[in-house]
Amino acid sequence: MDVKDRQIIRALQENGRQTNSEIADLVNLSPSPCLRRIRNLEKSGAIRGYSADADPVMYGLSETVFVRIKLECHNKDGVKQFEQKIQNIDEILECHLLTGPMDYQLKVVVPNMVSYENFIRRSLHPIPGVVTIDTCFVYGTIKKKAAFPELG
Amino acid sequence: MDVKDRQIIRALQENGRQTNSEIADLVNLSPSPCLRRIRNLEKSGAIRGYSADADPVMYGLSETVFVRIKLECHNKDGVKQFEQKIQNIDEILECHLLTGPMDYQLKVVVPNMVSYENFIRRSLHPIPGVVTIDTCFVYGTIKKKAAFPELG
DNA sequence: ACTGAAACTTTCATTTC
DNA sequence: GAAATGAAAGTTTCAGT
Repeated sequence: MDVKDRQIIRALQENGRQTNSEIADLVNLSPSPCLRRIRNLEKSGAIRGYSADADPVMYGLSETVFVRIKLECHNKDGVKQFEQKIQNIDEILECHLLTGPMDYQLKVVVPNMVSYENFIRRSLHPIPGVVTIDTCFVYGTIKKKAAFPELG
Repeated sequence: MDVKDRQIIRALQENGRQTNSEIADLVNLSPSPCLRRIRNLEKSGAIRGYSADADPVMYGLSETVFVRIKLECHNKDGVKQFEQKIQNIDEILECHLLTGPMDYQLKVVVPNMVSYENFIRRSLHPIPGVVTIDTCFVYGTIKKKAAFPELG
C-alpha cells in the first residue's frame, strides 16, 4: 500500500465507475500496471466492492435514524445473539461497536415515523438483553463524501 | 420511481460496476429501457454517484470516530460558519443534523489516537460556538450494507 | 409516446511480448 | 510498459404496443 495505491483508492471512491485507463491517466501509470494494482487492492480486501450512492428520500426512505443501544450484560451468548439478529433486519444498514456508555450504534432507514415505531417494537425490543435505546433522527445532511483524506 | 427503478437502485448498490445488460437481466428488462431508467435515476439525483467501498484500516486510517457536537447558540451566522468550516476538513466524511440534545454528528477517520487529538485541537475546538464534543470510537463493525430495504 | 429489439461503432480489459 | 486481440458496452435506429 503505497502512495499510488492510495491515489487509486481515492479515485475510485470519487467515481467507482471510472475505467482503468482513466485511473491510469490520473495516477500517471500505464493501463496494465494500474489494472494489476486495482485487482490486487480488490483481492487483498483494501477495496471491498463498488456501490451506487442513492438518495434514500427519493427511494422512499424518508427517515434516517441513528440508534444507540446498550445491552444488559455482555456475556458471549447475549452478544452473539444480538449481532446475529441484527444481520437479518433489512432496515439496519450499519452497526458499529462503540466506546463509551452505549454499546452499539445502528444506522437505520425507514419510510416514516410510524414505520420507525414499528421497527423498534417488532424488530429491536424483542431482542433479549437490549436495555437502553437512544434514538436520534437525521433531519439534514451537511456533508457526505466518499473519499478518504490524503495521508501525510 | 416504481418497483423496477427501486430494483435497479438496489442492484447498483450491491454492485456499482454491474453492466447495463446484467442489470437489465436482473430486473427483466431489455438493455435500452433499462439504460434509460438508469440515466433518468442519475439525472433526477436518485442515484448521486458511484463509489468504491474501501477498508479504512488497510488504507491507513485505523480510527473511525463518531463525534457529536453541540453549538452554543443557533443564530444563523454561527451555524453557517460551522457548516462551512466542516466542508474543508478532510477527516470529516459525514456530518448530519440530529434531533435531541446534540446538534451534529460527524463521522471522522484518522490514522491513530494522536492524530485524533490533533484533529480535535486544531480543527474542531477553534470553530467558534462549539461548546460540547462527545467522542465515540468505533472498535468494531458488525454490519455494513449498501442496499436499501425492499419497500412494501 | 413509451417500451423492446437489433446492429453498428467505439472503447475497454486481457494477454502476450 | 506497450501493443494486439477479443469482448462488451453504448448509441442509434427501427418496430410494435
